Amino acid sequence: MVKTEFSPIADTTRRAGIVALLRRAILTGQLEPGQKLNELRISEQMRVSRAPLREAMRELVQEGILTSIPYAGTFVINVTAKDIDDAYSLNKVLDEFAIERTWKQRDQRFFEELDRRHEAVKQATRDRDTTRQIETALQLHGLIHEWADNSVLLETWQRLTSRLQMYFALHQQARKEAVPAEDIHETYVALLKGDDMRAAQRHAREHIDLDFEELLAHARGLERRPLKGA
Amino acid sequence: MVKTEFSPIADTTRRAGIVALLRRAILTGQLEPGQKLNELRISEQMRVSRAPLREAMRELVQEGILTSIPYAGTFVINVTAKDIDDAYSLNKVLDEFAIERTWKQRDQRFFEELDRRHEAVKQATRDRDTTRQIETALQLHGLIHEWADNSVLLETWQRLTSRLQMYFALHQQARKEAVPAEDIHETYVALLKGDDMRAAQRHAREHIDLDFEELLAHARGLERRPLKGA
DNA sequence: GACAATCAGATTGTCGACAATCTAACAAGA
DNA sequence: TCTTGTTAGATTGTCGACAATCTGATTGTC
Repeated sequence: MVKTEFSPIADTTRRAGIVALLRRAILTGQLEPGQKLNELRISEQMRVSRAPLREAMRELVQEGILTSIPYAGTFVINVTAKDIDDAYSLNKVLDEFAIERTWKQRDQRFFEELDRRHEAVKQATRDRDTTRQIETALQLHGLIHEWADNSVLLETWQRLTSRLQMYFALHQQARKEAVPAEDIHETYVALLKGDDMRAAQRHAREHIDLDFEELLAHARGLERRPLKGA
Repeated sequence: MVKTEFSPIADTTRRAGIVALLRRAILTGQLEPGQKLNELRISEQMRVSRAPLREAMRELVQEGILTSIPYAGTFVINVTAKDIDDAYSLNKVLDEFAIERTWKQRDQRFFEELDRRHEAVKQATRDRDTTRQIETALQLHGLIHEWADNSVLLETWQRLTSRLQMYFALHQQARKEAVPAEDIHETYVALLKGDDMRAAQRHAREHIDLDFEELLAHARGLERRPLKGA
């Protein structure tokens, strides 16, 4: 008998679809930080009622990429330099922890997945598709968190990721040019395959440092940027 | 002129009130793990419509203490021994990070707040109010995370806290007796006031160890406990 | 001119009713 | 007996309308 594989069913509820749509719009920078989300307008554009839209927005508020003020509105969060710095320093700690937890459990499947994700980054880089490049790079980094077999860690990292992706998108959009074309993940992948855990941890720290330094500098320049009104 | 103190305004929106009510019910163990939340029944009991109730539930789902299955229902999360273990090990990492970040910023206000919260724990212990004892102990531990001046860390810790509180409540409810009466936080507080950061970090690890070991043992005993139906 | 009161418009919060889906029980057929 | 189809009841998901609140513009008063 042939083993058949099924792809997951498309979103079962409108709410889930809306969440996915909104999240994507926010993370790709389509919706700008500080921008207000008008419920009526969005619900009309999406051809849904406000009920599932509002529920979707509540989810994204808890996810940390929207913020809500009663009777005033729901807004895309504003990204301050401090936010980036906070996320960045916590991310270092989490990465170190994830590598430690993952280390013993690395197996063939892990290495294969590592290569697959690395390849995806390289493909996006070749295509000059910066949005996808950000997505894939974060997925590559996420592997150690998925593999660490700690649900709370994974959840936490995913929350962080949302923000990081937002920051990167904002950053990239602002300079209007591609992220460095040369692949900076080569060493990272190699170390994850190697035998020196400490070295891998150290590199994760420094590598992320590089990505962030530039980002931070840019973010500080944007500080106190005026909001987009409704 | 007399300095007047105002109590916080009652929740501006029904949704917020519902969230607070539900959260409390869950964290105190009033709603058991695995239990299904019937929207119609709850909305009637609270005298509100299902709309704000559903929005509140979405928030708690994202907060991680409820879980939702489309068209099936929303349930209080089930607490497995592994969940506790995961939360516990991540908490160690976060505590260490928080202490490091807080250390340089300790000042008079910090020490005062530390004493205040410590006193609250002792008071709850004297009163044999176990629920409050859990609450205050977690608030004591939360101080370093609040002081670390890292919003993402604080947010993460608060999410962890919800679960820990649930675990503790479950644990405490099951044994039907008070948490150890003698105060185990004395050393912790003293070390946070001292000069040896490493020692404080080490103690945080081991102290939490103590709290958790017992909890873990108990949780493993509950594994695969049957769910409560609707 | 400065300030408070008032009001209209827009937007968010809440409600009750209807539609879609699930579950469990039962019947029909191989 | 096992499987499949059907159905009724309960529950969740969605909708359109109404109520509460905010914003700002306007008016009136000093």
